[in-house]
Amino acid sequence: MTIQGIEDDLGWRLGVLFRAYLRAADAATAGIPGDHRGRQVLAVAAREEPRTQSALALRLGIDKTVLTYLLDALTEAALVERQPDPDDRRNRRVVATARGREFLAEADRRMALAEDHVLSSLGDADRATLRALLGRLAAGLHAADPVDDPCRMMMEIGSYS
Amino acid sequence: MTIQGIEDDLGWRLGVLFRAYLRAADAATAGIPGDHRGRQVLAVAAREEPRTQSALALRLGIDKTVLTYLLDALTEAALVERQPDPDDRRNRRVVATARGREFLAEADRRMALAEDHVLSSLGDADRATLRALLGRLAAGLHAADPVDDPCRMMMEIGSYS
DNA sequence: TATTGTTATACTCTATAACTATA
DNA sequence: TATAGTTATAGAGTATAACAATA
Repeated sequence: MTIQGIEDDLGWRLGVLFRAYLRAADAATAGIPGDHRGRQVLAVAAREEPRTQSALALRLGIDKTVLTYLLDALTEAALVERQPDPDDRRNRRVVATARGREFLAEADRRMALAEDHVLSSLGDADRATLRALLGRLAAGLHAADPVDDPCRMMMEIGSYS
Repeated sequence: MTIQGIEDDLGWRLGVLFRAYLRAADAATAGIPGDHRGRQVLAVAAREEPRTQSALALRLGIDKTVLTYLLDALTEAALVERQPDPDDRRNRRVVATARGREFLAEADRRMALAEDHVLSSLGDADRATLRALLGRLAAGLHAADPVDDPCRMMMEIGSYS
C-alpha cells in the first residue's frame, strides 16, 4: 500500500482549486461591487429575473441578509434595480440595468480569461469533461441542498474512540 | 444562442460542490479539534512529518497563525506533538501520536462515507475521472500558488466602462 | 540581520435575531 | 399569524503586525 500524501485528498484538491478560482474571479471582477459574488447576483438578475430576493439568495446559496448588502452596493452603482412587485408589494424584483448588462458582458469576458488561467493544466477535452462532471454534481447537490442534513447522514457511524 | 442560467457558471458549480463538501467533511470530523482542517493537519503530520510548521501550513494552504491555533487544540487532545528539532531549535516538528493515528484512521473511514455522499450523483468511473482531473488541476495550481499573481494576470485586460 | 513560531489586534465574513411592511 | 426584506449585533474566521527565541 502506497503512503498517500495530502495531494490525494479530495478536500485538499477542492480547496486548492476553489481558492485559486476565488482569487482569479475576484481579480476578474474588481470594479464590480461585491466582486465575484456581485457578478453572480448581476448574472442571475440579468438572465433569470427572480421574483423575490429570497429566490435569488437561495439560487446562489447565500444568506438573504448578505444579499441585501450586495444589492445595496450594486444598486448604488446603478447596475441593478429593485422593482416593486405589483402583485405582492412585499416582494422586490431584482432587474439589471442597461449599464449592469454592459458590466456583465465585460465581466463575462474577463471571467473567461480567469477560468482559462485556473484550468490551464487541462486540455480542451478535459476541461469540457470537468465542467460536465461538476455540473452533474452541483445540480444533484443543489437540488438536495435545502433538506440536506449531514448530521443525520453521519448519525449511525458512531463517534471517535 | 441559449440563455444560460447560473448553473452553467463554473464558479457556481464549484461553490455548490465545495460548500457541500465542507458540510459533509465537518460532520464526518466532528470530535476532532478543528474539524476538517484539523484532520488535514493530522493527516500531514502522520504521513509526511513536515520539518517545520511553516512547511505544514504552506502544504495545506493555510496561514501559519491559524496553524498555531489548530496545533494547540490538536496537542491538547493528545493527537499530535510538537517536537523540538535538534538541528535547528527554531523549528518544531509536528508528529502524530498513536492516539492521533487511531483518530486519523477512524476519520478516514468516515470521510470516505462523506465523500460517497457528496459524489453520489456520479458512477464509479466518473468519480475516478473527476478525482484525476481535480488532482491534475490542484497539482498545477499548488505549484504555481506562491508566485501566482492574479492581478498581474489581469493587468492588460483593462477596466470596466 | 533573517527566520520560526507565538501572541495580539483588527478586519472581514457569516449567522442570529429583532424590526418594518405587507399579506 | 405568516412572509419579504432590512437592520443590528455578535460570533467565527482570517489577516496583519509586533514579539521572543534562535540562527
